[in-house]
Amino acid sequence: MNIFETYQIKFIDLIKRDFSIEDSEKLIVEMPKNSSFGDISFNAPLVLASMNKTDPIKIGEKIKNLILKSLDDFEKIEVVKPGFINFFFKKNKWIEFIKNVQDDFGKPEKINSKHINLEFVSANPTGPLHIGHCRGAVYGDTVCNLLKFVGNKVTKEYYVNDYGNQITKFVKSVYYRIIEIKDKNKKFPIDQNLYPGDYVIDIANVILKKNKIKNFENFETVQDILTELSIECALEIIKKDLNALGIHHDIFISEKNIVEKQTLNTVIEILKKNDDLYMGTLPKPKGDVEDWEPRDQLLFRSTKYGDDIDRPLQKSDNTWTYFANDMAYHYNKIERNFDLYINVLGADHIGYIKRLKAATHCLNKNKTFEFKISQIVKLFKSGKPFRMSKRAGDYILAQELTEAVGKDAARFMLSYRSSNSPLDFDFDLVLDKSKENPVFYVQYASARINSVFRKYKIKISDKLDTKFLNLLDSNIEINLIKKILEWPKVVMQSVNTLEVHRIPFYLYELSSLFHSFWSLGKTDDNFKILENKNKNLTEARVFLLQKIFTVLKNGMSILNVHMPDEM
RNA sequence: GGGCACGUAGCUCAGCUGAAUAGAGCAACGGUUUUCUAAACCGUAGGUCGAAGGUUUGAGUCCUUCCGUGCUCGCCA
Repeated sequence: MNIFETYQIKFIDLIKRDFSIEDSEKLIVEMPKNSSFGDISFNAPLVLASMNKTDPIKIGEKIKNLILKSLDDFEKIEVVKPGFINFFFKKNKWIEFIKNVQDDFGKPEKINSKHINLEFVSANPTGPLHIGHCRGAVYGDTVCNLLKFVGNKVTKEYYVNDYGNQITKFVKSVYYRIIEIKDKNKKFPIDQNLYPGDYVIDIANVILKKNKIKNFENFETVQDILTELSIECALEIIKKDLNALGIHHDIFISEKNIVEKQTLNTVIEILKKNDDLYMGTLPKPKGDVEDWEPRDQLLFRSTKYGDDIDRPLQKSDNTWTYFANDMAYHYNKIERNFDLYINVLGADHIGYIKRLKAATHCLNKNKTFEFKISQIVKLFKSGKPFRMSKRAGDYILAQELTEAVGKDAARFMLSYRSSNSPLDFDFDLVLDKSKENPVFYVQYASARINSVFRKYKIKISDKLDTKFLNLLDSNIEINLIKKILEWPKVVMQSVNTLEVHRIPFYLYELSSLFHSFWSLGKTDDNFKILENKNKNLTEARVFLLQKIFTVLKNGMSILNVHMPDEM
């Protein structure tokens, strides 16, 4: 039940015989910012007046009369300049609305269920995750929970870049660490092309323990098996980091596997057929490029699909570029036939999106791909920029984050901002147990509600008597009901924009209203929930608390943040 | 130089795809507790929405230009 949507449909239905409506999507029922403009507001006079060049107020009065004839839900209907109709509900309507709040409240009635492919994280399997990855990971996972909540089927996918030069460098690094462990005189070489991190030593030790390779004398002879083992170890580390954040992917797709299946051949055939392939020389980039020389390369005509320049598919030694293999991977995705594809990329891949859009559009015009960026995370401690780990160089590791603040705080705070704005993450604030910490604030609301449930000896699922709900008539109680009824709208907005930060925002607002309500009982005994002479009112208020809790629970389950019974 | 983001209160950010008087939190100042969990609540103050044009009945939101910040820019993945 989404009251805004419900009344939008009702209103449009009532006026469509008397007005010619060209574009019904512009006719919107919304919640006015200012409560003096009513509970819900309809913009039809404004929209229809501009279509028909007539006086919006006259149209408004006509619509008002049409609505009055068939609906008895409103205490007052006002037509106001510049052309809104503002509706004030009768109090019994609020009671009726809150009564209809079900366990799955927020989930739309009409579900257009899709099978969605959601690719996120996809960090190179060459070491542990850092905090930047965490944001994309949490964002992707939360989007998944949201899309599932509204009735979609979602496959969480991780693209494993287990092919190419970076992997070779990584495996060499593991190799030299093994050599170092076996013979302390053979020090790990200082080489910019190797990975120096200590975790490589850990991986080396794990591989030695497995004892699958007997002889390490020659890198080339052990390379294949060592590559397999190293990637396996690196992926284990990544999965462990993700699990600590409550994240589990459904499927891991190997780049190496895509290459071996020669999917790229099919892609090249398609490109040839479309005349999107040619040999050519790219212009010199305008930025600082050292030792640039013109080079004849196999190019993909991506400018045809909105890219800025055409993109090379082959290197000068005729091996394929990463982008070429990535096209093959996306073709593989398309072949698996999902209804919608979502790809969460890190901030350093912003420049890559146009190319991917061009690629996917060229390979299949009927499939929709959405690309979302998860922006960088800036770390602070007590308001000052902060670097946490010397061990990992400039990066803060995922493991350090989850160990320091825990899964719940990490997830809530990383979801709290729009994914394409940089995020300041303050360690002290997240550990703080006060209202300054939004995670805590929402959890505390749930703990308070639970304490009432315990004392009243009910469970959230218990059915209470609803015949006293009309006793809920104070402003704060009506405002709480209104806030609860906003939830389905928050869900739909989040789905439409694939932005999940509104969910923690909303939960904070709802919690705030609840804490206000709770505190009224401190100064005015009439507002106490349990210690109240009117037992019927208590029953009604506990019912309201159940509904608040239902919304908090649904919201927090999308965020995958725990709601404690007690704090 | 090109591309993509971002620029809203002292700080960190929302702003529902164009609507009515621009909203929160923190910080500042003042108040509330013989606790149904004060880990909370109430109040005050704080703004030329980066700048200038444009479209529109209407712009924080759309378009253009400029300024600032970040990421990125042919054989890295």
